[in-house]
Amino acid sequence: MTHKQRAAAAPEAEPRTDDAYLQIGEVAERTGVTQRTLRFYEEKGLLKPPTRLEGGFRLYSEDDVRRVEQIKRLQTLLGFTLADIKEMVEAEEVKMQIRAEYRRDAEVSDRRAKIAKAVEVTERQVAVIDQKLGALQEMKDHLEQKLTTYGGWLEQLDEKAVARV
Amino acid sequence: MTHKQRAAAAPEAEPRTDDAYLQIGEVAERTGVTQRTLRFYEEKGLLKPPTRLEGGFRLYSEDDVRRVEQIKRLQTLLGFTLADIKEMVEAEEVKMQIRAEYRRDAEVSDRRAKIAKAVEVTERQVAVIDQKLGALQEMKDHLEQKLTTYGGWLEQLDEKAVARV
DNA sequence: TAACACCTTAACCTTGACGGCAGGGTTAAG
DNA sequence: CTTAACCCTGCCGTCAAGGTTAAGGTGTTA
Repeated sequence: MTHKQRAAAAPEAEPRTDDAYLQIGEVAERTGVTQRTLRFYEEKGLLKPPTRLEGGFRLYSEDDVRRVEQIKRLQTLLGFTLADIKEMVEAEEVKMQIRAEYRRDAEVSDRRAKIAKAVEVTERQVAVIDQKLGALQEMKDHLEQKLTTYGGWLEQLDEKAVARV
Repeated sequence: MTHKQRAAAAPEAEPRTDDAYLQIGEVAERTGVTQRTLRFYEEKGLLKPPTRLEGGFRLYSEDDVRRVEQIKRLQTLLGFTLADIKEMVEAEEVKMQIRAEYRRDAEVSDRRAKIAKAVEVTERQVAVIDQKLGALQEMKDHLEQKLTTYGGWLEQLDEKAVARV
C-alpha cells in the first residue's frame, strides 16, 4: 500500500460540479484500456475533450467511463471500426442534445423535426444490428444442425455396440 | 465485348478432374475480393494452396469460392480477425477430415473420440456466436426502448396540437 | 509468330488502431 | 522544498489487412 491514494482532487475556486472526477489513470484502470488509447479516442473525436485541471490533467466523468465501455463493446464484440463508432457516438450526442433542447424548443414543428431525426438515426442503427443478428443466427443454425448430425452418428455407434452384445 | 471470354482452360494431358476450375480473376470477380486478397489469404493459411496449371496459374474450385464468401461474412459482418477466422476454418477442416475418416476408421472408440472432438469444436463456435448474439440483442433492446420513448414524445406533441384546436 | 488478356512473384506503400518512449510539467505528502 | 506518483505532448514503431506498382511469364487467338 503506497502512501498516495488518489482522491477527488478538489479545485480551489469554483465549488460547483465536483462530482467525483476521475483522472486518466483511474479511467484506464476501470475500463481496461490504456491511457494512450483514451487520448487516442479523444483525438479521433470518440470522446469529447474532457474538462481539465489547472495543470492540464484530464478529468473524466462517469459518463465518459460508460462511453468508453460502449466503445469497447462495439469494437470487440461487434467489430465496428472506430469510424463507424464515431458516427454512432455522434448520433448519440445528437440525441442527447435533442433531449436537452426538447423542453425549451419554441416551434412545435422544430421539435417534431428533431425527434424525427433522432428516430431516423436510431432506426439506422437498429437496421445494422438486425443485419448482423440475422447473419449470426444463420451461422448458429448451421452449426447446430451439424451438432444434431454428430448426435446421430453417436447414436449409431451406440446401436452397434448394443447389437454386438 | 472483348474477344476473349475465359473458359475452363483445358489442360492437355490429364483429362481427369476438369470440373470447371476457375482462375483467380474469375474468383475475384465472383466473390468481390481482389486477386491480391486471394493470394494474401492463401499466404495466411485461410485458403489451402489451390491446384495450379502447368504454367503456375492458380485453379480454384467452387468450394474455394464458398470458403472465400464465408471468410468475407465472418469478417465484414461479424468483425472477426483473419486470425480468428483461420482458427474457425481450421476447425472446419478438422471436421471435414473427421467426416472423411469416419467410415474407414477401425476402432469404435476412435470414432467416438473424433466425433466428440468435432462436437467440442462446434460447440465452442456456437458459444462465441451466442455471446455476440447476446450483446447485439441487448443493444437492440436498448435502442428500441429509445424509439418508444420518441414515439411517446410525438404523441404528446399531437395531443397538444389537438388541444389547441 | 505476334498480340493481348491474364497470370506470376516480389517489394514497397497505406491505413487503422494503437504501443512505447523521451523530455518535461503537476500534485500531494513529508 | 524535495520527492514520488501522476500526467502532458510529441513522435516514432508496429501489426493487421490489404493496395500498388514493377518486371516478367502464360495461354489463346489471329
